[in-house]
Amino acid sequence: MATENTSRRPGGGTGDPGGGGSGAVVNQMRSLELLWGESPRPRRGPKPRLSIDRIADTAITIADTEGLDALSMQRIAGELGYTTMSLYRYVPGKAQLLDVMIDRAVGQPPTPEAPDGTSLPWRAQVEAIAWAVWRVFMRHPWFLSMQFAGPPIGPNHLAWMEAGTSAFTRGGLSDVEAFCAFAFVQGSIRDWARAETESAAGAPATEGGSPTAPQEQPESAYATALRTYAVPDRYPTLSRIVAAGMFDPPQRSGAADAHSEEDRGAFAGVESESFRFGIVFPLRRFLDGIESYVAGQG
Amino acid sequence: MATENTSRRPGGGTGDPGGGGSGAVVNQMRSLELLWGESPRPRRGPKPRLSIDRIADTAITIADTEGLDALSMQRIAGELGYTTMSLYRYVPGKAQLLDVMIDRAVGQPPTPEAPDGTSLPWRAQVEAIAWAVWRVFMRHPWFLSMQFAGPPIGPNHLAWMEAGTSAFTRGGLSDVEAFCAFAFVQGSIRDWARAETESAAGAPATEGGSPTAPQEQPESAYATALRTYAVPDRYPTLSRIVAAGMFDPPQRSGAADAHSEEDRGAFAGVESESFRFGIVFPLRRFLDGIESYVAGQG
DNA sequence: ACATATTGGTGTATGCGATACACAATTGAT
DNA sequence: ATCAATTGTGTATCGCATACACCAATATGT
Repeated sequence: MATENTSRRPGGGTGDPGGGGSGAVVNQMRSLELLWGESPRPRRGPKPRLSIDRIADTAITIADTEGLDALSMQRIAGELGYTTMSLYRYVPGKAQLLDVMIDRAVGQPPTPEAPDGTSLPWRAQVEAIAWAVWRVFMRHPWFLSMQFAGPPIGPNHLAWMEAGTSAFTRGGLSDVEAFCAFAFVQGSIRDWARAETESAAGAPATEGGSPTAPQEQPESAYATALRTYAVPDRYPTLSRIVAAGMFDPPQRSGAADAHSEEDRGAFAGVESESFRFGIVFPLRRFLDGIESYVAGQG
Repeated sequence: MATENTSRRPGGGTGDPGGGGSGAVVNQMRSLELLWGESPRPRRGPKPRLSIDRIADTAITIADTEGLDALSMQRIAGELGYTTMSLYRYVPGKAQLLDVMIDRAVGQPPTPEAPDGTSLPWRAQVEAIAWAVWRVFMRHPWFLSMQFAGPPIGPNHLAWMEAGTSAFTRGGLSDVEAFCAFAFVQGSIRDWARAETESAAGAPATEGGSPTAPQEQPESAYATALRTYAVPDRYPTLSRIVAAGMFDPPQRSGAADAHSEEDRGAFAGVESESFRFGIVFPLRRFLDGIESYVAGQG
């Protein structure tokens, strides 16, 4: 059951029994209001004892710890010591809560600087942001399973886009080119992170077994499946990759050694082998290509 | 309501009330069996009148047409003229059905060839596959909202990986490098497609309005939100991009004109502006970088 | 041909999750 | 002090995935 997860836009229950068809739009606006902290009108009733932020933070904690499955309105309310329905005084629906969660979870983008305070060269900036993006995804794996770039645009999300795009702008790209370039990088990282997270899951639950077993690090279900089905005659390239150990559990895989001579640049301290070999190599090629493009335009 | 969608791994209901904790693993194996068509043992009971494929195809049609929300076991069964529970004679659960749906929906990758039958240069092959990936996503937008690279690995999924990876291999990359490169490209496309799909949604439902209204093409909720919140002082780059018309409804946006001089290469016939400017530009830079990397290695 | 073990199709029941609705307690504005 | 808006709560509804038990169909062993 650990692998299972439900994702955004639940839509259970009765759902908009009322009049016309603009309910979704209204909720969307409500979501934006929540995200941008509008509607702080002085109230009249009893002082609220909860807040959207507290609810969202609790929800994030649950999602971080136990995944999106465990995230139900009842669960959140229980965690907070309130009734389920009390949450609906602060959030119009679960979907909107998820929107708020996302923006809070991404947080502020880093503002990469060299130790001496000067700003880094653009490539280093891009790499720093890329690494930061990766860390966010790893810290909150749940939102790899939900929408992210949808209409509900929060202040933090925009800040990341701004930071990433402007890093490319400093490399000499036009605004639009830079936007596309950053989207390209971010999308790749996101997808790689998703694959990483999902394949990490699937290890059989350790329930009845000997609890003193020395962490035998079983290969992931992903790896097992690949080893079984990626047969050489139908999938020659893939089978070679599998054989090379690409999908083996971390630490000193064959693939890692092949590249260990490469300079690490901005990723010197990066401890994730997956990131290093899945993202850094293509990213460097991409930045090379950008550089020569800009040079060619000069 | 149209924007809402539920995603993979539903997990509703009672869920594994029985003994140990290995139920998930068993189901996963069952899923792989389904995907790879194992267990065609001659049966004894009455001849099945349904089939996994028929169920999956019906499900795909529903998802394509009405989105993942509308996809319930009851709905599928109703469409087929059977009871809900009859489906469970063919599929262990909804999650497994989704796995099968994915693999059927992606289908076979193209085998790009020049008109004269010779094989294309590697760059053209990569671009052809990239475009094919995009089209698959556009044809089945629902699986942008669900997992995709998870442990359930189907034959078609592997075929795409093989095709994409080997295209890069022909460019001179090592197997592992090629795999990462293709993952990089595929992830970007997937993410861009997701953004595209989601921002395309959000147009107010056309219910009560005048049906003869001349398709006024309202800008997406995404665009509206950006125009509202991407203020120049906090998000200078983004606001410039928005002002440049990047998020305006298709056809002749300012961004498009800026690049219209560029040669189209493998994408000559591509009618999607979004793809052309969001994917093609970064992809070309990426391939440039790969080329110079390979050249530099001699 | 017959008995038997299987398997397909169905009806019913369970439990969960989201959320509408109405009521009670609370408190700022008049 | 009075009133209206607002919070917190209890209850009810609806959709959904799915367990379970039953009957009919059917290939296999006798």
